[in-house]
Amino acid sequence: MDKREKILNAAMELIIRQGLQHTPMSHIADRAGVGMGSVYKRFKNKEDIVNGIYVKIKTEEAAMIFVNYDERNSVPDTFNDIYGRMIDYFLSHPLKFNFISQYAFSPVIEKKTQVQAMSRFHRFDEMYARGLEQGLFKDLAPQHLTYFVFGSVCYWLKCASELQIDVDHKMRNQFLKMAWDSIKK
Amino acid sequence: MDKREKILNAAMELIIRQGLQHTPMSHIADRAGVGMGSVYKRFKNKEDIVNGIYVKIKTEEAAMIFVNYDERNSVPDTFNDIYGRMIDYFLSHPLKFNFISQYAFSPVIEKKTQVQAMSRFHRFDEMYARGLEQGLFKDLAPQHLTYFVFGSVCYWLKCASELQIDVDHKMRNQFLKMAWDSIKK
DNA sequence: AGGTTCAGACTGAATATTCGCTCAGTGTTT
DNA sequence: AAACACTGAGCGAATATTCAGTCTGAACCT
Repeated sequence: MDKREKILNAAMELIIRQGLQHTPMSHIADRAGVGMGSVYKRFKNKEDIVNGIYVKIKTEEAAMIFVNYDERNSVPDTFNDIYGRMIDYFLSHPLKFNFISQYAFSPVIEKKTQVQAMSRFHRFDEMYARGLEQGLFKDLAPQHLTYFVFGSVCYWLKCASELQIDVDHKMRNQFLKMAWDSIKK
Repeated sequence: MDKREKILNAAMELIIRQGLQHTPMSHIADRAGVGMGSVYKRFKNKEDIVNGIYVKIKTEEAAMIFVNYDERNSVPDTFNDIYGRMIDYFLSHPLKFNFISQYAFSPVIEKKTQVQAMSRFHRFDEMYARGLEQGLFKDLAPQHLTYFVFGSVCYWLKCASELQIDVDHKMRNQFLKMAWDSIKK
């Protein structure tokens, strides 16, 4: 595997498990099976690694949830498909979900990183713009709808994971209905 | 002002602005106008301060949003009152809002702290339980409803603050409607 | 084929820095 | 004058970062 990838994976695991402060660069290098120098060859510093992990996960997430995206599909179908996939992605990658929850609002994540990550999700805007045109949604900027629903997903999943509730298919659909009901006109 | 308060306030400002790692205890002491010893007299260590800030904000928030709480009021009225106040609280205390967003999912916050903070919000459970009895809400555990709506509020406000959108009364009410629509049967 | 060179990647011990925390000395209250 | 609270310089552990030396393998001789 690519060394950059190895470093990012090693760092993610350690940082999630022990926290940023308790994860020395030397441990990251060890676990990635490379020397310290190789880490600093690829990353400016520790925070640069965190930003790298953030972008990597967000890119993977976007690829996963939009895999089936087709503007010709109806808005409701698209909505269910996208958010259903998002739930599935987070449920099947708990470490990554944890990482995103923890760092989404952290000052460690630079503006530039945030913008870069967001750019992968432009299809949300397309879908919401289309839905608004068709009079399906309440009158709010697409971005607000994006955040509102995303926030619901995150906290709801966090709740489920903390209470160790296993999210079955029925629950998943019930949630999708809640999300839809919240923004539909 | 009480020294403990001074320390908590100073720490909150600095930690929000610079991040936990880049906020030495000495700066906290300086800004609070006290010596290091006084800090360590009151707090076991740095993480203890973070936990202290968390509880302080959550306590204040709970006091604010339930100030008018009365079980004899209708569920919809209670819902609007509580969440309306929550929005107002966060809007008028942006630093505190920031802090909570950043540390809600952080491992620095101990389980004990989380439980202690949550206990101030038991009235949510009461309200949701009552609403469920009356057949107003979708069939989910009260805790799920709490998290779902809270997540919506947080992310939506975060969006507004990042895009520097000023939330007027109309928008506030529109949001309340979204939150209600999401969980109503 | 075997030898030589060498650029660039890699390593990890050594260095430099940062910061959490202590405690001897000072100030304040009763 | 005893009891108590407070201060902040300094200790030392943790760890971020550097860089001198090593390794690798491709290119080029002989």
